[in-house]
Amino acid sequence: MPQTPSTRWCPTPEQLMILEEMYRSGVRTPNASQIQQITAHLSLYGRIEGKNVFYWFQNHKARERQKLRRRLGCQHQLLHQSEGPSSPTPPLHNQTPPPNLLYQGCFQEVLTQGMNLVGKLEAGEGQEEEPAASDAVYTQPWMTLMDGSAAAAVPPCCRPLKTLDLFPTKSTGIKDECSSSKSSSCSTSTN
Amino acid sequence: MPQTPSTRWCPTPEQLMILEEMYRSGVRTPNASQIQQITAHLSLYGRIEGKNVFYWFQNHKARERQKLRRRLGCQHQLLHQSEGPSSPTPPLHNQTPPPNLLYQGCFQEVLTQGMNLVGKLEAGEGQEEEPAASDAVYTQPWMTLMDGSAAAAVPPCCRPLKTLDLFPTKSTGIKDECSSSKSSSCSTSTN
DNA sequence: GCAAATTAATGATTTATTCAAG
DNA sequence: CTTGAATAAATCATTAATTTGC
Repeated sequence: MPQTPSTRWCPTPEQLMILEEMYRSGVRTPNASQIQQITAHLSLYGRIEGKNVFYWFQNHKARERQKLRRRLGCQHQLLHQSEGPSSPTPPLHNQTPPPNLLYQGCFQEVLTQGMNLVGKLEAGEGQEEEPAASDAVYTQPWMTLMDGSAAAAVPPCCRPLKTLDLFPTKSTGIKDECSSSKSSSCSTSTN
Repeated sequence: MPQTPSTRWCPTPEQLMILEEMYRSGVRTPNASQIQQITAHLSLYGRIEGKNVFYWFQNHKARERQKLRRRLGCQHQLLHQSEGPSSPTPPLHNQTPPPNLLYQGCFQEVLTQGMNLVGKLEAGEGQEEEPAASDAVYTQPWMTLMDGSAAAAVPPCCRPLKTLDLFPTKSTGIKDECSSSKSSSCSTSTN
């Protein structure tokens, strides 16, 4: 069954190489457009999904920072990001979209996509407002289905239009919510 | 501009009421299916997107906990939850998918969707494997575009098939170092 | 030599913190 | 000040390496 023998994504060496290449190029949190392109590209080398790409970047970045932190011990320096060719350390930790994303000549499309952010940052003219709900970096489980934005991009011929008239708008209310397991000082990282 | 997309989502009273009702019903982190239905339903009351629904639930839950925590000060009790009728507080903080999601008869669809998780957990028969990439709770900016899974669910007539043949696949040959940065230095597993 | 158990690596989720808009 | 939105951190779960017993 070459379909989905694993519940988890197993990156191929090529995919990994490309991802690392992009990471080294400065890509850390690609947008929806970026991810789409990256996924499309990596799909040629094996099974992969957008979430995999995003997760990879998240984990990789976090891991790198963690590694560096461990390396420095308790230096707790600013060490925001010390691998990019020349990152002037954004004054605001507000994210500061890639101020210098044109590292290489490769990944033109992806990097170009990121340019709009920069333009919005330094330009500030034209339409600084009105994100048009295009590159809003969501973070949830809708990609599987279809959101309003996505639906808008899909012709009506494909819209099943599920007229679900359920939803009683009433009930008792159970609730759950139970975690807060970090009360203790020491963590049980015994895994 | 009849759109007035105001950068931010402004929940209408009806939407808010329904959301709170659902939250009280025990819904805290709806799946993609859940969110789709909720969004579809709330869309009738005003502009809303899936991400709004998810974010609302996230914020609401977090806010509730924060509020409670603030209320108790440093009591750091277990304060699991104080609104639901009776939640047995799962022994494992492992998340424990809704073991008792059939709170009421309302939200049948949504709650039914969540059932599959429980079934997979306790049943384990039939096809325990093969998640089919249906309710994978991703968390990223693809809903705007379209993922492999989503694409598969969309008829070919709607697929623009963007044959982006960019991506050089090869560039300056950065090299493939993989993530083996654990050199031979000592003090690696300081834990 | 191979297989089962253990450890390490890493992909996937959830939670907490924070920023910005109203 | 309230609250939606976004990111980073922490954590869980599964796969791959490595080791040990047969």
